Amino acid sequence: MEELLDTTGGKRGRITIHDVAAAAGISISTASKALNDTGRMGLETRERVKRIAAEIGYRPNALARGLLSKRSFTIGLLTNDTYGRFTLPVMAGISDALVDHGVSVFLCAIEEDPALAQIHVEAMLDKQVDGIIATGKRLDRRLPVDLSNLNVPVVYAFTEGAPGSVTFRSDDAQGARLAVEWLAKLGRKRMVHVTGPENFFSVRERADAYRRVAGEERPVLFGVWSESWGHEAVARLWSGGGERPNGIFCGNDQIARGVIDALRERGIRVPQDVSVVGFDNWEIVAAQTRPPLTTVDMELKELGRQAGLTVLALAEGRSVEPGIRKLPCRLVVRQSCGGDTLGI
Amino acid sequence: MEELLDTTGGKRGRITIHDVAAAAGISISTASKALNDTGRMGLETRERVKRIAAEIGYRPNALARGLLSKRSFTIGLLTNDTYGRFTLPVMAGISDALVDHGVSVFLCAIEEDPALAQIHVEAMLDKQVDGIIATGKRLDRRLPVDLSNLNVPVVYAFTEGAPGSVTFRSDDAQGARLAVEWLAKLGRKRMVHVTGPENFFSVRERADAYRRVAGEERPVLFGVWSESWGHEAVARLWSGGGERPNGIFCGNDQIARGVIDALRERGIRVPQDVSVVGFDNWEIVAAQTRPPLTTVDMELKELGRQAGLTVLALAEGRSVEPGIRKLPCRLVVRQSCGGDTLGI
DNA sequence: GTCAAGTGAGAAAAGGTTTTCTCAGCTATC
DNA sequence: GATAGCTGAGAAAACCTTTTCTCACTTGAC
Repeated sequence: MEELLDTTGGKRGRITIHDVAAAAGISISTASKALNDTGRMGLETRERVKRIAAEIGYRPNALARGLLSKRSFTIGLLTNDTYGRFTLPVMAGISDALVDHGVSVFLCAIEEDPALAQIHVEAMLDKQVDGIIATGKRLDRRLPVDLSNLNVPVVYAFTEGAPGSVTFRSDDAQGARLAVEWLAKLGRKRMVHVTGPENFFSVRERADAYRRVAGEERPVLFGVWSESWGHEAVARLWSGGGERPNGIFCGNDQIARGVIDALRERGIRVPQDVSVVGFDNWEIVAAQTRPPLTTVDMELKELGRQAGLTVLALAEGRSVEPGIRKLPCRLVVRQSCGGDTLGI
Repeated sequence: MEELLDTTGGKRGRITIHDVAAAAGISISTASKALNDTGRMGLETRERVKRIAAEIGYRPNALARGLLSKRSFTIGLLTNDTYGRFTLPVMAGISDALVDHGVSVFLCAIEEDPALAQIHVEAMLDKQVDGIIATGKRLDRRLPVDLSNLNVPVVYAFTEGAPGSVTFRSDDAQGARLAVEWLAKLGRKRMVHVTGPENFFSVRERADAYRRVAGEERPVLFGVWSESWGHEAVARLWSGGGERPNGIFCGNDQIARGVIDALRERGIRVPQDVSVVGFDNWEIVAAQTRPPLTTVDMELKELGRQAGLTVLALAEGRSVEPGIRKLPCRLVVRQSCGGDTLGI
């Protein structure tokens, strides 16, 4: 009790429970039980052991603990989203949800390389991860690796899951409805939808929802995910002799940015003449657009949080209903539609 | 040898070295030595054990191995770069360098929260990481946590390190020289530098290098890291009665984007009338700018790779010279300066 | 035929922790 | 005063590997 404290952490290696036991003059079994609030023991002993452990800076070795408990308090996050545009919010949500439970996250970026993916999966399994979350950049694409027969739980987030698995995704239809209803509420009835390639599942889903709310006859322009397509779409809409829209719902923020820039170049005012709404709420694009973009946020952080909690539940043996869970999107009102002073 | 293979991985838990030994009719010691190419043993036995291990799908438990060897083949990456703009390339480089060595990476995003940082650091230490890499978004700011007295090696990458540590950073002065020399080579002698806040170390370093090459009298406009500052800077330059520049070196790609947009709005052609060069090579901005941006790449992936190899070396007990290592930047030529058809 | 050297393989310990089992001593009950 | 039940605490096993030590056996040399 009056020993010199070795603040360097001991000459060799870390402080173990043996050191705690020795310092308290008890056995390691008793020390363990005291620290974990298990077993039978005098309250006074328990407190004393805890105090001594804290004093000498004891921290249990997670490897040893994991070896016995078969829980490593570690999960793996597998992603093929190199840019991290979708992965980072998901990661943030997972981490946020799990840090309280002492769980750390291995991040593995696998590009589209099946061999690399396999290596990472094996490394994670060797390290006894409690579970794996697979995430990506497209709802309708699989990661280039088969995770269906692993003996750890797998949860899919923002990527296509295996049959019978748990999958979290954004509710793109609902997100599109939010956008369209907002435009309608602002009186923008002459709507058009400028979006990405039709072979994307989420593009079709958003377009369908848009047509259901705005009217089946309202036009949809499919293209690519770039600013320049936004420019081109505006050129097409304004050069033809057809109806000029006063509300443009874009498939992502980059297209919206292109659309707004193109409108400005034509002297068309946003939002006075035309309202524009984007999709993704990619801060760096949405906030820098002039005017700042009203856009749909997929709440990817919340999606990550739920995926994290779910994989944890599975790891703890709790059972989880399989299936696809659609999480609601949220409309972020900035200035590209007007109405931003209304409150929502 | 003719046993039924249990492809499910056994009814309970994973396949261990005991299973290999049993299947081969030998002891676990012999199995271990066979698989690790250690000890003395008949070649035939060794091969047979390896074959059987592969057949039944044995993979060693990294936890058990780590407990003994005191190496977890795991490192931690600590970052306060929420957007991940700088962290992701660094992470990719680290992962790329270490995956061959069987090392996995814990990613911990700590924002600016010292308590959160502390929790993550302790979780990593509990999990016996072999080392920690600290990274951030500013060269002249510390992470909100003290890593200097840990008993694992720490390497700093793109953030300010503790005294006596190993730190990797980009050579911003050299990067600025690349940009300025390129403008000069294209005959753009009337240069101006539009950059971020002067209290950033890298801003000062780039500005100093710019002045040394372009001439001490050449103007520098300090501002903020946004597109709108680019617009404002152009307005300032073209509204006054002063000299009109024909080469603009911007402190980052967002400012460059704003500058180019502002120039176009004034009917000034890029690159015919004015050449613009950015900094960061942030694909999403640089490639979508019209025309696409010639810019300086800080080679963060390479920086990550070297940081990874260094922390690994330290973990293996090899000694590494402390100090700051500046890694060269690279000029990425697109079309915003002209000269892109020259070759470089 | 004896001895030394070499070969193949197993037993056991170690790594740090948790958990189950056992045991000695005490209190309460009749 | 004996016995049942309780209390506090320790011994030992278990988790999965690796490594060191030991041992039995073979071979070659004298």
